[in-house]
This record gives sequence, C-alpha cells and structure tokens, in this order.
Amino acid sequence: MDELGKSEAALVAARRDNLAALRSRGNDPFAQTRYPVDASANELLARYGFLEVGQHAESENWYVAGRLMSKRTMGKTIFADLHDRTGRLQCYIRKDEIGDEAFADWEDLDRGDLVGVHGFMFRSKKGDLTLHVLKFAVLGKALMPLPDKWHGLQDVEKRYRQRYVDLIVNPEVRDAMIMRSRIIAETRRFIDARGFYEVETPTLLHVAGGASARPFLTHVNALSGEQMQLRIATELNLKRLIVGGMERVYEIGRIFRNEGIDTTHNPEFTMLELYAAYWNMLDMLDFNEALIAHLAGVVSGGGTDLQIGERTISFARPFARIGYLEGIAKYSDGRFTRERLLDPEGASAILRELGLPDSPTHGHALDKIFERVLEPHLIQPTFVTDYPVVISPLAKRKAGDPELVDRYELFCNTMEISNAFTELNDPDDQRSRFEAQIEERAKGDDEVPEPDWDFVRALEYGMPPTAGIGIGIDRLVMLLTNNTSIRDVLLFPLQRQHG
RNA sequence: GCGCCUUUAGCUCAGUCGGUAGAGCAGCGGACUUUUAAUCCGUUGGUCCUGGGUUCGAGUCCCAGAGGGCGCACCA
Repeated sequence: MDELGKSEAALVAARRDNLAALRSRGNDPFAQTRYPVDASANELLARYGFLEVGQHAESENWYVAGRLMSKRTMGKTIFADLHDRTGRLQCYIRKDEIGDEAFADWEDLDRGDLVGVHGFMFRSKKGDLTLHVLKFAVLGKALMPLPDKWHGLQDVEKRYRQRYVDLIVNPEVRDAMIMRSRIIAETRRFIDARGFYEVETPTLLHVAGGASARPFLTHVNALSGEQMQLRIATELNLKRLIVGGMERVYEIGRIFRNEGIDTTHNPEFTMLELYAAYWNMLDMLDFNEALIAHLAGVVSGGGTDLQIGERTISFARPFARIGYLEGIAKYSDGRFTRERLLDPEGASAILRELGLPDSPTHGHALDKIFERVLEPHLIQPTFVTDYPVVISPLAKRKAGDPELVDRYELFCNTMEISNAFTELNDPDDQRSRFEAQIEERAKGDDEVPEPDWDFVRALEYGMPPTAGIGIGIDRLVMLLTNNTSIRDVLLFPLQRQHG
C-alpha cells in the first residue's frame, strides 16, 4: 500500500473517527450482510414522475441502496444524494422523525459511504423527486476521501490505475462501460438467434497462428516447462470446429498481441470471430451489415444515425461498397492502377511516389498504400471488397480472378471494424501459402507466424465452403460510444507497473 | 524507439521577472427544519514527481531519470 501524505492521513483519520462513532451507537457498517432493495433510483424517478410539488406518496414505501455522494445538512434536516447503478436519488432526513441517535448517525456519514434507505417519495419545494427517509442502515464505510464532487477525477493516470474511483465519481465512464456490456449482450443475442454455437477455444497454444503479430510467450510447468504462446487469433481452432461439423460457431474472446500500445491498441483486446459453413463472403457481408445496423439502433435508441466526433454517421442499410483496387485507383486520380499495385515493383514505386519508406514485402507495401490513399476517405460505413491474395493468406481466391480473394473489410470513421472472407478450404493451396510465409519469415518479417501444419491436415479431412468474420469489439464499442481512445472502453487498460 | 506536452494540498487548478506556497472544493469547529456545486462565520492541511547542477536564493532556469497523455514509427 502506498504511503499516505499527511493531509490525506488526516482525512482518513477523520473518517475512522466517524466509523468509531457509528460503532459506538451499535451501528457497525461492516457488520451488515444484506439489504432488501426493492427499487432503483431511476425506477422511482420514473414511477413518481406524476407527483407535483409538495405532493407525497406516503402509502408506498421502498428500499433503495447506494453510495452517498452529497450531503447538505441544515440544522435539523439533511438532504443527501444517493447514487446506485441506475442514477441519483435525493433523500430527505428529519431529526424530529428519526430521532437524535439516528440523526447523529447521518451527521457522521461521509461522502462515499454506502447506505440503505427506506421511505416514500415526494416532490420537494424546488421540484426534485425525493425519498423521505423513515429508516436507514449504514452498509459500508469509505475510509478514503473521494475526489472533487464537482470536477470528479480528471487525472488520466489515476483514472486508469484506480478505475474504481473513476467509476464512482465520473458517471459518463460508468455509462460507457455499461454500454459496452449492452453492445456485447446484444451481439450475442443477435448471433444466437441465427443458430450459432458459442464456443471457447484455448488461449495457450503451441503455435499462435491465424494472424500476424508477435505473441506473448509462457511456459507450462506440468509439461516440463514447454514453451507456449498466447493466442493472437481464434481463427484456426474455430475452423477446426467447422471441419468437425459444428457448422456455425463463434467466440467472443480475449486476444493477446505483444505489440505497441496506443489509442487504438491494447496488448490484450476482445475479438469476435464467427464462422458459418455454406455461407460465402456476401452472406457474411449481409449478416455483418444487419448486426452493425442493429447495434447502432440499440445505441441510438432506435435510430440509424450516430454523432461520432464532429460527424454524423448513418448506419442506414445498405452500407457503401468499394473495391480495394478500384478505391485506391479512384482516390489517386487513376494513377495507382491494378497492374501497378499487384506487381511488387509497381507497389514499391508507388511507395516512393507517396514519399513513404520502403516496405519489406509486397503485402506490407499494399497496406501502407491503402492506409495513405483510401482509408482516410472511409468515414461512412463502407465495405471494401476484393482484396489482393498477397495480403490474405487464409482467404479463398475469387472465382475467375485468382489474384484477388473473396474478402471484405468494413470501415467506419476511418477505422477498421471487421474483416471477413470466404475461407480457404483447399489444403494444397493452404500448404503452399504457409510455405510462402516461411519465406517471408526468412526475409526478416518476424511477425509472420510459424505455419500450423495440423491445420492443413484438418483441411485434408474436408472443410465445407465457409465464410468467416472477425470483429474488434473494443474498436466497435469506441465507434458506437464516440470514444477516441481504446482505454476509455477498457475497464482496466494496461499500465506500466507502479506510478 | 523518436518528438511534443504534462506532474504543485485528498480532488480541481493558479503560481508573473528566480525572492521563501495560493484559491475553490473536501476536511475540522460553529449557525441553519425543503436543500441540490446549499448558504454564512472561523480554521487545519505541502516530499511543488525524483536526483543532480547554476545561483546569495529554484515550484520557476539547466541536465539526467521516472510516471502519464498525444503524435510519429511499429501494429491486418
């Protein structure tokens, strides 16, 4: 535990004195076990909206519990604000009703204490719906002083390191996290309703594949210290399940990538991957569009538009579509043609024209060109389709155009939201693409994973035609909740130790 | 990894030209029976992120380091 400063220690000591005073009157906050809560703050505000100033609903009594966030003492009466998970409820306490001892208890309560109150609703002189307290119990004591009641907690570092304090005093943080929970719950409902099985595949793998990123390494004591890797994707195991005949599977799981940390990257993040046998990329696109439109409806309260930063983004279907190569050609005034892009030398030349540094591989060069030329224009939800095969090692080739694959990515507000393709199910093609990756590793791209040869063997048992999708949940929540940093949608973003 | 910004009371923030530390809130004492950032009177509280240096004198200037934020690079 950190050392307290002198001033802070005095504040804690004062709270301990109040705790001792409560206990001396037989009211030990930490001895309580339950409270018969039968209403929440917002429920009561909604239910008694009809009350007029001065009107009381004395015939109905309620139990509410929450954290004391504000206390206004005026001699023989007290007004206090209680916060629960739904919102704020004002309470009104009279000394002549609850008695001297109980009133002394209220006077000894500190901001942050947990209190259960019992009473009836009325509308105060100033028009605020208020609970008139008849009985109460102190359910917990805050020994630490809370941040400023008006400004909340602003110190970003402290907000992340002590998220519990952030959640107590900054309601918008709580709202964003609750919205994240709702988005994930709605996503599950939407998928489950379409006959998918939610599955869980291992996090510890001997070979972390299915994406290109540096993995975290660890050791398994029970296996003589054998080295293992934390997964960087769930893709290959989910496709093994498709081979096994489960046909429609998904996993919402934590993925680990040992890469940089910034406003859109956290070393551990949440990914939805979903696979459907007998679907192709267009079926998946339709599903994807319906899901995102549905979630935008949930967040916007039934609408199609969301205010994201300074822009209004419309999630009305259908979303825009543009070909990968066509898009780059369009936003380069036709200079960066398909022929140039698909030729490694041509792509290198484009990099030079754009003033970008040389890339180690053709695929890397294409990514850089895409990011510079097309991505900045992808504000409204847009499906980018028909990716080159060189940057899509696990996707099936497009019929009649073997340099491209049946793949799309959904972009919104210039951020990649999802990545989907018709899965490669030809084991011979898969083997040769893994062999190509070995060469890329040899060229020094150490983010290219080691091949997973058992996955090739699985394909040799026969995988039906299948479409798959990956959706970065954190970025999706960022988009839908209008947050610009991934840390604002993660409860506990990774921070360096100490502080 | 590079650049810019930032770190002062429990919280939110001031701090001028280098002259010995300020406010509001919270806390503490008092007044107050419909307040809501309650109000009014009084009052406590400081490792100025750390370590060096310059100087008669450093919160302030210089160097190094730490934490954090943003941008770049990296990262499907």
